[in-house]
Amino acid sequence: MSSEVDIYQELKARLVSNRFEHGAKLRAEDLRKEFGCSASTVREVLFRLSTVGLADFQEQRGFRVPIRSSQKLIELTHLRILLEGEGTVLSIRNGGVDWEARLTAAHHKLSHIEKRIHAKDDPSDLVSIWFASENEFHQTLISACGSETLKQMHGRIYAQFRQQLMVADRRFEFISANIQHHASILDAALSGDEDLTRQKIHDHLARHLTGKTMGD
Amino acid sequence: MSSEVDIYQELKARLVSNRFEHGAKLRAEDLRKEFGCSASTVREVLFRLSTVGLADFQEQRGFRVPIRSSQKLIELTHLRILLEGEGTVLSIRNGGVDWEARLTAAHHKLSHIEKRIHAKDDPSDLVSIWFASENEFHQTLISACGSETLKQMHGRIYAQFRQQLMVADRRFEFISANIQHHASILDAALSGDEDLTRQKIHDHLARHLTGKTMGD
DNA sequence: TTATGCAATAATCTCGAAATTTTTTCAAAT
DNA sequence: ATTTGAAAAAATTTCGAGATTATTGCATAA
Repeated sequence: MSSEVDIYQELKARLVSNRFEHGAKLRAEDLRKEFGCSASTVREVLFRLSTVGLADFQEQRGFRVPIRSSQKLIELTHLRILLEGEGTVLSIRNGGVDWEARLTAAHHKLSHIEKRIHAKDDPSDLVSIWFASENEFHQTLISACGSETLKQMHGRIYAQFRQQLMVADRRFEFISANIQHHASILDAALSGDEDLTRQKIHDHLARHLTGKTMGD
Repeated sequence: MSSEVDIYQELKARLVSNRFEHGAKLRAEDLRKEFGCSASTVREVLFRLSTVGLADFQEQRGFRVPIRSSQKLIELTHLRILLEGEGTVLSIRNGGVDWEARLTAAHHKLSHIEKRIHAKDDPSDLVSIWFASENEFHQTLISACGSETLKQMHGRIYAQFRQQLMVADRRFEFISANIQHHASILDAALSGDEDLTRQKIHDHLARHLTGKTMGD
């Protein structure tokens, strides 16, 4: 007995973490049974997901999981760099000690899990924890920017970014570089150097601008 | 006999041009008669509009026209400066002669209508033409940026920006400065000076960052 | 006078079926 | 063998009624 909000959250989580095939059809009639509701309710949820870019909708042809596209990933990366850079710079200006403390805490957690992953051969059971921690760190970066609109927009871009990347990026070959990147971003942000912070956020994401990070 | 897409376009146009009262209730039951369809269809349209920020939705309390908020306008302005600046700089790099020609054409039309408005005492009958021309100019600025995602995001921010501003800004006291601004943006863009272009876009919108451009 | 609770009213939300549209199947013709 | 077209099947969209939830009006108590 799920409410519409619950169904939305559940389907969003599945779409973002790629538990559907890319390009797969999302049939309201199929999903209704699982959630114990009517097709109309599922349809409404899928509509909402399509407007935030996590599902594709075509008139008279229903819903699909967005296909993977290196062009799309490049665009999303570009926007992440732009929005995350701007939001972090604003947080530096407005955030104060409270924000610095929260950022340090978020980085500590992320750093801890990334070191565990780095030490493991098969870190697949840590994927969901890592995902949550990485999400929290990047959200915390912009959390004190003072603009709900920017945060909402960044959240949508971040979700689509993950949807594009998550399958391909599961082997964590990048984890060693990432540990450095996240530490550099933290240091730059705490030092209050706005240009350096923007640069470190750019460097962290730059490999996805090449169009070569999607291949399996 | 309107299709759902038509209803969406019509309601969007009304919301963006403020033909509803700010804060007014949007009752599906009331709107259904006008469009000759069922309440469910209107409801679905309102849902989609709420996810792009043009309507507010609260569980079990229906839909409302977003209220005016100087904070919201500041946030939207900030994002317009960011996205329009970035999109225009990318267009400068990627656009080529074709983009320059389209931009010059869009500016010519906008300049023409703005001069007519400047010469008139009561330009209210030119509002909708001006709105379309201004929209086209700013869309053309970013049209060659190469990122559909950026363009879509900018379009949503621009629509919300208009929704917040349009009522208050009808008297066109700003039009004289605007003529200069648009010309400066065009010149900077055609000269290929990226920093200057960003600066001119910022200057054009800066008055909305003060929080004092909403009062009637 | 103000506050509280209950009933009446009005609104929203969910649902399954009917209507519409697309896709598939299969036979006939080139 | 390939193409064309009609019929059948499957999927999507629209709809209005019933169920649920919020709001209003009014009487009673503090």
